[in-house]
Amino acid sequence: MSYATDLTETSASRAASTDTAPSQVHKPGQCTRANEVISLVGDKWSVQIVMLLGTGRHRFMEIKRAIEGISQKMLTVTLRGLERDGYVTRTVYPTIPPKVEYELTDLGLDLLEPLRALGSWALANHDRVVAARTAYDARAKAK
Amino acid sequence: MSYATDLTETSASRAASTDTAPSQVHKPGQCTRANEVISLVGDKWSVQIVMLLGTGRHRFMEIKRAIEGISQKMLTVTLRGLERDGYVTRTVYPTIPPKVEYELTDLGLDLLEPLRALGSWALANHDRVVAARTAYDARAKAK
DNA sequence: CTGTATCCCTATCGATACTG
DNA sequence: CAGTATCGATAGGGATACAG
Repeated sequence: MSYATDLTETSASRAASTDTAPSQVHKPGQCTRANEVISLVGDKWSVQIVMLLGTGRHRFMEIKRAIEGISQKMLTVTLRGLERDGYVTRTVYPTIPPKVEYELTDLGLDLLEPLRALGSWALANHDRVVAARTAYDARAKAK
Repeated sequence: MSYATDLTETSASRAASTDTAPSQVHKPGQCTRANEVISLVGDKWSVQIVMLLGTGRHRFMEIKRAIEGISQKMLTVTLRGLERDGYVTRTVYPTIPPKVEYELTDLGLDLLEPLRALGSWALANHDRVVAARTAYDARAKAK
């Protein structure tokens, strides 16, 4: 496990249209650390929930209804994970019936930015991906 | 399955620093389409491979050695998926022994940008997440 | 309403062995 | 070197049912 304490120059070295620049090394240590966070994005529901909470505070059932397709179990589990990682706060109102509200922390709000960038990109390029898939499948079937 | 044929105004409604703006609705159609692309990010290996290929053209074994922990099977499967979705090209040199090179397409290079943003964020905020986790676990154990 | 707990099925992935 | 095929282990996640 290598240690990279100073790594502010993440996207510094770009340029180099395509090849000819093997100077940009691939540091395993960084990837491990980065993946620890990114793996959350890999989660099927986490991104959607964070995006939804980006619109403000929400109750448990509100989220469940909004996400569409998520089971109660997965919602609970995912919210716990997000809370544990410091992305959301969980506020319980000891009323009857109980009322629990979830809201993004500062960290969660921070995360929202790169997440929205990715989401925008996904929406904008959705068609290109679908087209590529169709073409690929056509090529595969023809062969 | 709802159908959203027109959704060019992807990141149109931003602004709204934090709360007070419930006008930003959560459209399920968009999320479905976006997730179709984002799910690739969810994949454990895809992101790493795309990032690596962001440094230029690479051979199969080069990638395998660089990624660390990936099995041959997963590398093949992941690369096929990336190729199918139009992110990478696969070039075969019919030599003996065979030589296959993978390279990002324009689409893949495009994707690199939001991906790098996310990666930078992940690295920059890794410690905050770990701290949050530790605090959460401590709280949970204390109770 | 908001959770927890149980069961169970499936998709995923790693290890291994084999081909061109 | 690059890739396919097969076989297990296991974890993700859905469908309940139940509790505070």
